[in-house]
Amino acid sequence: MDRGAVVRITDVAALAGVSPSTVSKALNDTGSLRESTRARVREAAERLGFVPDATARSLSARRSFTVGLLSTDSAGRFSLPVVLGAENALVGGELSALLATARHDPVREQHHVRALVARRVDGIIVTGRTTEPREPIRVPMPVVYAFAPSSDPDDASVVPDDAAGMRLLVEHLAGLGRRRIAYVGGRAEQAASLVRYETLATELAARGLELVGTPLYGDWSEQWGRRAVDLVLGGAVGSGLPVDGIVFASDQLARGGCDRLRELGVRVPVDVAVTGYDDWEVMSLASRPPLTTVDMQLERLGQRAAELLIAAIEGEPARGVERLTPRLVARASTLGDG
Amino acid sequence: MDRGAVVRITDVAALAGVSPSTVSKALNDTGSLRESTRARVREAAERLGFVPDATARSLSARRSFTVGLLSTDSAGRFSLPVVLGAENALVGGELSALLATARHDPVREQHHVRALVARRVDGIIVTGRTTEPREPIRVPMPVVYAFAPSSDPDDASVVPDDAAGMRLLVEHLAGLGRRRIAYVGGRAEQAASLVRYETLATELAARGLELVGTPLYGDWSEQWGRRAVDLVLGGAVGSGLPVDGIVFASDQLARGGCDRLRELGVRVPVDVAVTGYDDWEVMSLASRPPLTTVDMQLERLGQRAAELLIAAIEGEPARGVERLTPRLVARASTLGDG
DNA sequence: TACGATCAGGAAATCGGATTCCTAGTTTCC
DNA sequence: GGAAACTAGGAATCCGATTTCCTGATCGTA
Repeated sequence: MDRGAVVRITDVAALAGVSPSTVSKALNDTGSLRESTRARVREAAERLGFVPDATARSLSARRSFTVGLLSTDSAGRFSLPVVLGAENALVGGELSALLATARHDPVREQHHVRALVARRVDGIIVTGRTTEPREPIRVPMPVVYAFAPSSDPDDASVVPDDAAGMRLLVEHLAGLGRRRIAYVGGRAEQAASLVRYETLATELAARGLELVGTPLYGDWSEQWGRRAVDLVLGGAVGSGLPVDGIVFASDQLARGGCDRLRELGVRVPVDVAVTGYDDWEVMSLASRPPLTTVDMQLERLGQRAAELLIAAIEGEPARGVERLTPRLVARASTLGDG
Repeated sequence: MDRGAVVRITDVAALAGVSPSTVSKALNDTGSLRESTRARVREAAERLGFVPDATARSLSARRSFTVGLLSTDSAGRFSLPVVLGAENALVGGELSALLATARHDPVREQHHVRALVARRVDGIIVTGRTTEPREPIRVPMPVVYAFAPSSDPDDASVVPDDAAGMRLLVEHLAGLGRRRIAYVGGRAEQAASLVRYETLATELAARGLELVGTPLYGDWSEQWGRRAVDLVLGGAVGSGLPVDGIVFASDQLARGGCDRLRELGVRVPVDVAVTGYDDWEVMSLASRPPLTTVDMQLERLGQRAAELLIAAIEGEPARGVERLTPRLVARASTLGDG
């Protein structure tokens, strides 16, 4: 913290014995200068530890080289990886990330939006906690919505492809010979619960497999996962089990489910195969057995959002919803110890 | 996204029929202007949706009204709440937060530091993944270290007071009549494991309570928590248990411990009371029974770091390590169902 | 040798506000 | 009624880098 040590371009110019404009040209490889001059300027800048003031640069460039990461959420389990992925990708484009978390408060969100506009960010990435579509924000710069898409189809959004994820799971279970599958969702009104169920139903039907019972909805807790297992089995034990597979809408549910199955003496996956969703490792790996699940690749999603935003900033805006194909992660809850 | 709609101060001036300097004075409540003039200007600004360019303002104010949040970590479980708490507190000071995650890569960190310096941030908050002291960064603006303190005692750092947390736990266990306590740590070389153990030993001794066995170290997984329970019990069952309490150094360990105890038919907390650490709710609440644990109040820690940084920016720097007292969260793993 | 073309580098304008300094009017007070 | 003290608001300067002009020097060629 060596205060007062702010070196300006004029300081470099003085040391190198040239004018400030020459320094600028030398360091930015523009204009026409003798190589010896450039070298002299570079050396002077180096020696003084000159770091050009980005504020001034922004002013004349009419670009801030900054993008806003607006998180509706307080950057929770889902939006956090998205934010990190985006931040990571932005670094490559020499862009900085302004973090703005709204915590579900529209007033805070509005305040943040104003602040981002005031800072003349080059663009904004908006993330949410759920995959529910959200109201778009109105700002005079490009915006990309990640995870939670914009309700305006003309906006650019990137979301995980839940249907594709579910298809991967069905394919996997079918390949393992499972034929009677039950579904346990989270909160009934949420897109994640519903889309996953609908895709499951469609895919099972397409393969002539049985969807056992009606979809069960509760919340997203392990506790509900445990209770749901009781509902699925309906008191049956031993060889009279009504299912040979349970698809849970999240790892948390699946982990609870596994715990309950074990308590009941039902072997996973020998008697019943179990799948989760999210690949939240603290759940999926800690589960006994570890869960076969779907990785939505949220970091990649954030990265993709950043790419789209950069393209938009450079004049090539995208529109519509882009669905990112997730990745199946196969573990012991379907494969067994082998 | 209504492009080209960037309103400048001259536009407002023209509409209000005054000079740009008058607009500036009117909107910032400076200078001496007739109230009617101020009102006219305000109205014009309002109508045009004028948002002053923060870049330009920064340039002349020689302040960016921005602080850097430099996370060594990729903003994981510990640094994330700190970052959020800080961001939250900064909003109140009309400061924006630039997010910079280094992901344990010194090169990336250096790059981010340079970018923050280039942007002339007013200050930087540095967070880490562990409570291990870290090398300070060298920049020409105030810095506050949060969670991971600076190794230079002259720097300002804010850390959770682990010793105080442990004291709370011992007090709690002693109050419940527990007398024979075992300790299960995480990774042996980490401060969190060691400090907690040492404090536990000291506090138990001070109260004439027994510390059973040697401290057990492994990793931070649930699996290790389960295995450690076997080591603690050493095959004993029924009324011959060697302990009536186990202090785990994290919720994850404690949760694994509870699972194992239940499998062995040991009742928690009737036979053995269990405590965790961190109050990571997805663990502490999902555990059966829910965990008595210590909340380090990481958000408050981030908030406090922001306060110290703001004070430093305003010319009143702090120095030394400030320890934030954590909060005991008592739940069923020591209290029982009551 | 001379004249146009090319080149190196400097002077000045620019980005968009904030702030300092002035200058007309208007009050105030003796 | 005239000088001193305010007032309201505008003109000019500044923040620090980029960029556009522009000038003097060098080069090439007829």
